[in-house]
Order: sequence, then structure tokens, then C-alpha cells
Amino acid sequence: MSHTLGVRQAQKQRTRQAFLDAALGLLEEQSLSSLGLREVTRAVGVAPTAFYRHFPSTADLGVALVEEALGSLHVVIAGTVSAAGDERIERAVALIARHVREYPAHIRFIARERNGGVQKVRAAIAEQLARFTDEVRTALAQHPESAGWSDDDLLMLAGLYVDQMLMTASNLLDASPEEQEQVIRVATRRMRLIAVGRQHWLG
Amino acid sequence: MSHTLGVRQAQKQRTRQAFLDAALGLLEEQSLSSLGLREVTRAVGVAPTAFYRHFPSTADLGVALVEEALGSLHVVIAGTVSAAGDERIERAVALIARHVREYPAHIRFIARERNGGVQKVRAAIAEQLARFTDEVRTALAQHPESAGWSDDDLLMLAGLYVDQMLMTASNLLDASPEEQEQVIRVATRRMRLIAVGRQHWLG
DNA sequence: AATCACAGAGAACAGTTGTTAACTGCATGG
DNA sequence: CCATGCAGTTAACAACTGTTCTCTGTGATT
Repeated sequence: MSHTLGVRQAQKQRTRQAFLDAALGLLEEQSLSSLGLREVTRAVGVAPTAFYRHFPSTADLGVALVEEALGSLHVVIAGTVSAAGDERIERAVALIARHVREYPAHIRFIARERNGGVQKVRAAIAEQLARFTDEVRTALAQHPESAGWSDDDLLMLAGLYVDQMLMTASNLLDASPEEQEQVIRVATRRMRLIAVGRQHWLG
Repeated sequence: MSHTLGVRQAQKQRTRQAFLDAALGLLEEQSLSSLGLREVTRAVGVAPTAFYRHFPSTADLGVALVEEALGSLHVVIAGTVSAAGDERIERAVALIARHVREYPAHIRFIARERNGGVQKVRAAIAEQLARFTDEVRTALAQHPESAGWSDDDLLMLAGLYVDQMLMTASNLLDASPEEQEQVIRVATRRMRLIAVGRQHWLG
């Protein structure tokens, strides 16, 4: 079993998580490159200098947020691709929609900082997304429709799917409750069109 | 002919353009929400207060940049869709690549602020992109392949194309010179797959 | 020729920022 | 039980921020 960590380390991790949560909240209406160290510590209710005990800079806080935000997405991605039956696409889109409803701030953060002003964070997101894309590719390879596909083409298709998921998620965030159904419908049709292209890709 | 504007207004417009240029430069490695007013005026070589003669806030500077950046894209979009022949896709991707090479900062700015932290700018970009999508839709409607398509489906396809263009452009920015060919190849295959889906969409 | 409008300068404001240094209290390992 | 390590505090720093008010020079208007 896992090593029970002492009171001290537990408290440290709790504070660290408070930093992550506070930052995620503040980042709903600004980008990481404008997030101030003091701003975060103020939100946590702790002295500015305490920040340095956990992160060298706000950029590193951002990298930690990438891990957290994209870690929770692994499950969704897996479920999305492995969904079976003729309702596969609807299921996948519904899964995304649910995840957006549960972790809106995570999605916002990733969508924003994917092209954001902080190099280190951009790199971290790119790396994680590449990992996702590869996972999707191996999942796609299992499907019977993928017979005869080259690894390159599978990777291309996987990337298309991943980008589409992220875009759909981001669109859902910006949509008002009554617009969300519309967003879901369009996203579904997009996925369906891609699926059609997939069926007739070879030959 | 157009009204020749006086020395005074000409100088004002020149300064305004200097603001836009300086901001665009500074925004290559940070986001708009962290761009300071003083920072811009310093780069232009002008007193901080002069800023207010041109823009109420940096957010409005951002909106002006959206007009400039996306205005130059209209031509490219038009050329992209109206390109004919069986090399249509290659031509389209090449046009995008050229535009990225000519105006990298514009692309960076749009890709970054599309999901950025400044609401007003996000809205401006969304509006312009919606306009683009509509232009692409009417252009697509002319193609013989679009016979029997509903307006809704055409709009869906147009959106897919526009998003794909932007993503390709953004990917080109992040790619080293030797990676760019690879990016172009993948983007081309993505477009081709979408085109295949388009051909077999009906029925 | 006299007046006005207005782009830009200059100085000052209160408030913010990141970072350093020296500290305090307490959980932990020997 | 005591010495140590270390999370978090306090105080201070120079530098920076957006904004206001006042002023100046000069192109435009009559």
C-alpha cells in the first residue's frame, strides 16, 4: 500500500492544491501571462512569499495546471473513442459535453493557453495533446474500419478528432444554455462528415 | 475621388498605425490581457497619455488589431475556396502557408486571442470568423458538388474548413522551417479526407 | 489675422508588481 | 527529547502600472 504521508507534507499538498484552484478561478477571465503571483496568494489567503515554496514562477504553476486539466481528460478520450454501436458519435459528443459541464475552468484554461503567451505552458499542452492523439490512434487502429490504413493516416485522423473535440468543448463554453444544443448538433454533424470521409478514404 | 485628408489627420493616423504595429510586435510573446498601456507607448516612443487620444483602453486597441488582421485574410479565404481544378486543396494550403509567412504576427494574434482573456476581443474575432464562414458557405454553394446540400450542412462544412485553415496557420507558426513541410502534408491530407466525406455525404 | 480644436508632453497620484532578507513556529527524524 | 528542516510570515525595496490634470504648440476654420 501507499506510504501514508505525514501531517506536514499533507498540509503542503493542500496549500499547493489551493494555489491551483485559486489560479484556475482567476484564469477564467484573464490569461496566464497576466496572472500575478500576488494575485494568486491573495486569493488563497496566504503571504506572497509562500508562493515560492511551491512554484518557481507562475509559468510553472501553469504547467502544473496543464497536468491537472489534461489528466482528467484521459478518461474522457478513452471513453469517447471506444464507444461502440451506431450511436458512437452521439455518445462521444455527449461525453465531451458532460465533461465541459463538470470542469469548465479546465477546458477554458487549456483552450486559452494552447496558443497563449507562455512558451513553457504551450509546450506542455502540445506534448500532452500529442500523447492524446497517439492514444486515439491506437484506439482507432482496433476498429474494423481501419483495415488497410497506414499509421500516418491513422495519426492524421486521430489528430483531426482530438482537435475537433477540443474545439467543440471550447464552443460549448462560449455558448449560452439555449445555444448549447445547437453547438452539439453541429459538432455531431462535423464528426459524422469526418466519419463518412473515413469510410471512403481508401481506394 | 477620395477626400485628401489634412496634415493633421494624416499624422494622427500614422501615430495610430504605429500603436498597432508596436502592439502587434509586443504581442508575439504575451497575451493582450497582459499588455500594458505604458508598454505600448514606450515602444512607439510617445508619452503614455497620448494613448488615450487613439484608444480608450488596450482592449479597444485589440479590437482594432482584429480588424486589421482579419481584414487581410478576406482575400486569402476567397482565393482558397474559389481555387479550381483537381489541385484545389494543394492550392488552398499553399495560399495559407504564404499568408502565414507574410503576416505571422497577425496569425499569432488571432489564434491567441480567439480564446484569450479579453471578452471584447474574443467577441470581435468570433464575429469576423462568422462572417468568413458565411462567405465560404456561399462560395461552396457555387460548386457542383454542393447540389442537394441544405444551407445548414453547407454552413457546417464551411465552419469546418475555416477552423481547419486557422489551425493549420497556427501550426505553421509553431513549426520549425524543416517541420513546416510535414505540417503542410498533414493539413492537406486532413482537407482531402474532409473532401471525401463531402463527396459521399448525401444518401 | 484671430480664434479654435486637439495631438501630444509633462508631472504627479495612489496602487500594484516580483523578489530579497531575516524571522517564527512546529512537525519530524535521530 | 532535542536538533533540524522547512512551510509560511513580516517588512522592505525599487520598479512599474493606469489615470487625472494642466499645459503647449500648431494645423484648421472663419
